[in-house]
Amino acid sequence: MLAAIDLMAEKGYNGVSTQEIANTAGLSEKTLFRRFGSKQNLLEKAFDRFHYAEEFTKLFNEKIVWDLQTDLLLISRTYHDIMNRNRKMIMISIKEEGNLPGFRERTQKHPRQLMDILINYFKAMYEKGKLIRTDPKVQALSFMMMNYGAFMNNLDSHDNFLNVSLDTFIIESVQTFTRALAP
Amino acid sequence: MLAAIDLMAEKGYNGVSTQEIANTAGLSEKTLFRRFGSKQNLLEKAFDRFHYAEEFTKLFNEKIVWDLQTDLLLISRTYHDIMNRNRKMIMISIKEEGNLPGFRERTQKHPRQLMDILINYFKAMYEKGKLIRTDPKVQALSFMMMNYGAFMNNLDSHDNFLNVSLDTFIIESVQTFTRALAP
DNA sequence: ATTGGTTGTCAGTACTGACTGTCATATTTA
DNA sequence: TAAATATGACAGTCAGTACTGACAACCAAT
Repeated sequence: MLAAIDLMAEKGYNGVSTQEIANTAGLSEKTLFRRFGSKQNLLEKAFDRFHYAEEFTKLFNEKIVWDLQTDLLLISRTYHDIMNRNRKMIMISIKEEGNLPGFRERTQKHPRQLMDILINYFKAMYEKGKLIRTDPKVQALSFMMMNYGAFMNNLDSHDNFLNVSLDTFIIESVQTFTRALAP
Repeated sequence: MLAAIDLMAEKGYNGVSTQEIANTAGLSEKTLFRRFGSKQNLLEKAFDRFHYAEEFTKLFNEKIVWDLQTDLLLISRTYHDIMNRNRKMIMISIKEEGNLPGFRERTQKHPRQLMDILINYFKAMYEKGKLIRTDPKVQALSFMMMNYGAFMNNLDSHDNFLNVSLDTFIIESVQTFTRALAP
């Protein structure tokens, strides 16, 4: 399953043969079919097995300290951590959305969940008087899109874009948002 | 060529047969091969033909008015305009980077060019006293990544994410950056 | 009217890829 | 040790796919 994910993330579902997967995994094509039945089922099982769980909810409700900069930093770091751990799955879901429908939704479910958390966080912060009055939905969206874009950009060219490391990007961008949203 | 781009953007290079392309284009598979020689060459010719030109440079050097909000708005809108006009090409270059190397670079050349423009813009604005002191490189990166993420997110699910239209996103996010970077 | 060029049809080639059956051989389990 | 089970090597099926060749029909220009 790991071999399948690796190869499919790189070359796409149609770009990899079951032969290739079996060889990479160090077993015969036959046993591969004995275990999974079909190529499609292999992908689906692999996807289910390694799909990132709902790690967001737990992590936040405990660690939030209601300081904008600290919290945004935590959220941003956690986001990149989870996304990078699952970047191959995400790559597959992007590449194969036209061929194997339904995969995209499964990878977007949890980011959407994070969005809800962020929106509620912004609302609460506003009520605490620690945020200027804006549309929390759009602000959360902006923040998430910024991190999503950065994640996407680093997906392939792992040499960081302009000699800017991911962490300096996170720190600086959080600071930007903090400066913009603090009263 | 348009049919090829359409189909490949949806299903990927290996997900489309020359038959299918010919049918969609309304001609026989034979003439397709007579004109292009091979499937790969078809994609390459199509890619070259419809690849977005260097629209950035011209547009800015003329329209910049050295007001942060106005200029960022222009930049953001232009960016989304160009990216959306070329979204199929971009989709292909993402999907096929593992199979047909070199395509990704061609679609990233111009965004990189825009990055340079933005960096220089921020430097100039700082010297004019209209920007706080920050690393212009990282700020430009943040701004671009935010727009890149928003573009990517709208690629497939064209129903906008949370009932937030692209334009309200642009306006609000530009305002956020303006508030953060203005002295 | 003839010629030259372009196109569609159809059959066909060479190859690949997903998937199966068979049987001998390892590996685990009782 | 013996039985149950998982694995591998190999050959093979069947459909799809990139691509070619032969031939006829069409369309323009001379």
